[in-house]
Amino acid sequence: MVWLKIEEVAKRSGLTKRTIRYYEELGILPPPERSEGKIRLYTEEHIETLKKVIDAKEVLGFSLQELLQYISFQDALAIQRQEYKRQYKDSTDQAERKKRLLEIDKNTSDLLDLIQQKLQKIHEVQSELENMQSRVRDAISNINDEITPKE
Amino acid sequence: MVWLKIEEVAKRSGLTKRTIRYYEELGILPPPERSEGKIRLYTEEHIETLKKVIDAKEVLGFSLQELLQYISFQDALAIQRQEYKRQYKDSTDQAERKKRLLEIDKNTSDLLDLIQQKLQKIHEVQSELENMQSRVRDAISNINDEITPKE
DNA sequence: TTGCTCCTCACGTCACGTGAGGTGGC
DNA sequence: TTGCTCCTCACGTCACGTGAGGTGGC
Repeated sequence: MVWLKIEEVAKRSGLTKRTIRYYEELGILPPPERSEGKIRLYTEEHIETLKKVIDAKEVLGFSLQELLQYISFQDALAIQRQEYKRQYKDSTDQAERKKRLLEIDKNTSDLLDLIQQKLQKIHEVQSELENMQSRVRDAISNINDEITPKE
Repeated sequence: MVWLKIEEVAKRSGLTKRTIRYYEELGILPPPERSEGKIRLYTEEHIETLKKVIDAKEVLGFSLQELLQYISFQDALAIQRQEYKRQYKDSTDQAERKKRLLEIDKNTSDLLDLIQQKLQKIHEVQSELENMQSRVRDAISNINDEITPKE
């Protein structure tokens, strides 16, 4: 097992050491192992988790409290899949399972809608900036023509 | 001139009254007129400004200090365009003007790059969620098949 | 007058930033 | 030993939220 110290995790995640400890305190990042000297020892999995957390925060604009929800929802899905494998095909369990899957499906749809809205807004800002840019570039080439006229 | 009170501005912008006053305090929103009773009186232009500010903040992830920069940069562009109209075509002025336009062009390109990166990240999260969704839906239809098997 | 929104402090909160002061491994 | 990173408080800051307490127009 390859252990990573917090400095390395900070570099590879782009977060500060303080932020990484803070996420642990809030329960967003699972507590890592500790060495004899009480130094935090992380694994590659911690890095993966952090990257997903960062994306969810930046992309979806989640607060840290919402992130906790989001993570427990992802965990719920993983647990469902684990359970599925060892579950006897009892129809009562199946009905319960279906209910939970439908909930997960609902949550996922909501998130995808949210992302759609985000994408639309971003494209609006993008168009506006592109218009601005082409106007600026027109103005620049006008000046160039005046300084060194064509013909 | 149609005057809007802060409640109306809050509703139409989606911000809280406190936030609107705070943006004024920081210089992000121009101070509105005041009635005799010292009540803030806004115009449609204030609404437009706020909407752009919100987009820039959400989409580009700007801090309020960065927003101040962004706004002064937009203003700089507007001033350039005003000046252009009444400017005699003195080549010294033109050189200066070109320099400023090139700066604006640079800033705009940087912003567009930033937006590109944002879009990429969002699409990654979107794909992941879509994969998750289709797996969940497969699981649901499997259950349906087991409860009411085909044939 | 009553009820509503408006105002200005001003303290609270969230998500960290930034030292202070001390310990541990090459 | 020196220099480095690590640790835990703990106060500071940014972007507001949330009353407190008072004023103004239908």
